[in-house]
Amino acid sequence: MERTVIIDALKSTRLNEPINVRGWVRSRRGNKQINFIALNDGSTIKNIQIVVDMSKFSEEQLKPVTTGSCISATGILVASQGSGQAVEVQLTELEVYGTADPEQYPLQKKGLSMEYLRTIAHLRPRTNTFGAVLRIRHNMAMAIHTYFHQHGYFYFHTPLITASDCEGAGQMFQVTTKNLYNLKKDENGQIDYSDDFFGKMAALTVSGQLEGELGAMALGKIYTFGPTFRAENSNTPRHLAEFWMIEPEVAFIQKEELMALEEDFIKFCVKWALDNCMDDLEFLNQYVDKGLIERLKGVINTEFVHLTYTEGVEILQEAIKSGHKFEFPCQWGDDLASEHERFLVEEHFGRPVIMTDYPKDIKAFYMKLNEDDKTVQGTDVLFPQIGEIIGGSVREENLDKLNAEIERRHIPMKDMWWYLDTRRFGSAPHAGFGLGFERLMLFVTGMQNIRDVIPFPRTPKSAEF
RNA sequence: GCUUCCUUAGCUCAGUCGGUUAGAGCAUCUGACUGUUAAUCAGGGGGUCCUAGGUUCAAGUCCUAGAGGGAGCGCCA
Repeated sequence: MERTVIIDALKSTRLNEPINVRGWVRSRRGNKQINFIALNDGSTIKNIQIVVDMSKFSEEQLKPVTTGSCISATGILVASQGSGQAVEVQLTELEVYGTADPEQYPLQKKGLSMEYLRTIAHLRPRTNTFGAVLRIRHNMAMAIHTYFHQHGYFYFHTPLITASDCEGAGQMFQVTTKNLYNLKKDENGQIDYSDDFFGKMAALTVSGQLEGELGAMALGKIYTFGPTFRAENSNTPRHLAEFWMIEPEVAFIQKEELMALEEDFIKFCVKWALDNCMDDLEFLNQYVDKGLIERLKGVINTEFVHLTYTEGVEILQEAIKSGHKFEFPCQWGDDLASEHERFLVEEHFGRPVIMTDYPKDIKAFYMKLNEDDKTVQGTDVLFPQIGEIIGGSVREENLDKLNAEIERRHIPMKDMWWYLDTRRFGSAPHAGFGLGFERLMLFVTGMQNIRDVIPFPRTPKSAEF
């Protein structure tokens, strides 16, 4: 008989008709007369209840049906006699696909910590929490593609392997086919890459932005959405060595339009979650973060604060004057610490902040210089709890100014001639941003640790599964 | 990378000042129960106290080193 997915079975109005559902057993309980099986197939967080009349089945037949086992259950879909579910399946035929020895199966019906579940990441998608997170993760990916597609952006695939060592966004993972125990060195003791696979040093990308700009200079509006790698030894609940990043790049827009894009985009994604993932959000709201749904609704109904870096520093200095203690100082020109950002977002304004016009020395070389010659047109979105969720900027489109900045910073650009060509041939004002997908996931799910919003996290000292 | 905390049953944790045979809840197993919802009730089994050294008559407990994990910070998305 054809399988019905549980999300459809639970909504079905075809009562008293045969049905077949298949999935993994969450629990079985009962007595000599009657047994109840809670079955989940991942299509929804909700289980379907299989009712077993024990006068028609033997204990022996039910014995392999334990928590974690996989079964196919055929029966009659009926209105439930119990409370807690509208419909249930009265079992007529049982097939066990795979058993799960209860003495060994590591998932229990309750009491599992996130830290423990990380050690069994191959099984944790079967839990309610991770099922919810992973369904939401899929939905967020769809929201992102939908948003950009509807707004005329093209999905632009930037390379994961890059030979430019000055993307500047962080430490890189090297890619090589060379024998690391027997490296050829030149007369200066430097590694000779001429016989390596790419003929030069290569690494995994830390950002698709520079290539993304090439796309925007031809297609007008592009976005990237792919894996990104940082070899930094970052040990926090907000960093991964392998994460997914979304980087739109748009020709012919200026700072105000960029800020509007950032805000509109995030709100679209959050609204998508509220519109499409309510069952999962309600579960997370109940068991993970009591304020989740309220906070999500709050974001789509509030206007983000627009604040320049200089104004932000003034507010922080006022706060210090009136007695607020920070661990780090906060002078104009300093990079803001997490505590400063958190103060502005969580205490001072109580809503998301788009901070702009940073001192040029604390930002990347490609950001557009303001007329004051001191600040650049960065536009970072700061969120409660998670901090910087978006890092964006208007790009410097003037070749001379860009070259001057590259020289001032002594950035080796010999492998980046192609990037400068965008400014040499038909340069255009343009802007874009990068959004960490898992940071968006943290916000939308209310989860506390970024390692729990990606199926198989990679962090320092950890690449299991 | 820095600071700090943690590691005891399958899981979550307690374990007093260093002192008898290391405990609890849940899970699991056995039994009871005619509709359960993290079912309930009764009983049983289950331990490399992270690893390696050290101090001591005696170490889960104190000391040193190492491994793994969490949090805060830095770097960043």
